[in-house]
Amino acid sequence: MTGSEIRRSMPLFPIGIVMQLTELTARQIRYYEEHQLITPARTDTNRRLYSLNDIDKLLEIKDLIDQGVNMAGIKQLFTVKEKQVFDDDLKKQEEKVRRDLSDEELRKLLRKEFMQAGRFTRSSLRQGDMSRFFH
Amino acid sequence: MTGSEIRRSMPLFPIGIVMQLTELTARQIRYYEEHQLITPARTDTNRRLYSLNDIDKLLEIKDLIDQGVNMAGIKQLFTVKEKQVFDDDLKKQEEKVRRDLSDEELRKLLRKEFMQAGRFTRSSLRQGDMSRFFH
DNA sequence: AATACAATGTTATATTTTATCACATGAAAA
DNA sequence: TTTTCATGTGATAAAATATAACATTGTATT
Repeated sequence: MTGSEIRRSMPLFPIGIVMQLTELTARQIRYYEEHQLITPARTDTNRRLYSLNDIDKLLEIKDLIDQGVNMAGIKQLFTVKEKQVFDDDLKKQEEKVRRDLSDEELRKLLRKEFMQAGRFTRSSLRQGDMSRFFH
Repeated sequence: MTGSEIRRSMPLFPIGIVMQLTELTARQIRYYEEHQLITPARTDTNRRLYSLNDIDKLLEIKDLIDQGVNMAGIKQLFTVKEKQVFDDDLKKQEEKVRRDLSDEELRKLLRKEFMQAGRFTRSSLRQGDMSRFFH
């Protein structure tokens, strides 16, 4: 998990602030929670605490409600979106693997060139200077 | 003012959250306010609301207090730091002016080149295409 | 049209949080 | 040793929140 993801999921805002930020009533916010669209954290004295992610979700909910989508529809949309980011993460992983592989190839090439160059400029470079390319 | 500056100065956090975020007691936080180190906003019902900037300041205060600096010292430090960012802003302004000036010169050069090019590739460009460089 | 349901409003009560003020305290400075 | 500084503690009032029950409104469905 990245730093910004941690920050965005940190429970910070009491419901009053969330009301202002989203222009939703407390009743609405709790209702959406009832329908499991959000799951705010709780303080040890049972007050709800919302994260930036929660607020984003609430704003999305508001938008979708305005467009006539009901709770069930929104829930579905959220789950497919979840799957979406999951797939994106997978893609990123794969991409990273590809990148690492071509790095590996790059290293081979560099090693070759280095050997070539050695023939002409013998001892102009100390081995250590380029050793970070090889392992 | 930039968007992030606006966000960082938006009053969002009630004192309870700030206590947790800074590990200061409410008494301390209000005390620092008494000494004008911070000036949190108030709701229309008189509750304090702190911004991200306020929280940064409180963390700095905490640090300085730990190092033995007193209220007066911290106040001084804050005012010189304020002057510092002010000066930095001035520098940025000047830099911008310089940039704008060289843009002006760039335009002159482009006009010249454009005239030159016209001799060879007459009518290959419509006037409108580069008119945005001239005004 | 009548009914049902979904989304939200309203009201009531209990608990928690915050504000303000006054007084206390320990450590450091004068 | 007095002051002063930074903070703690306690009391009281006001505000915010949680939960639950009931009311209202708009839309679909029959």
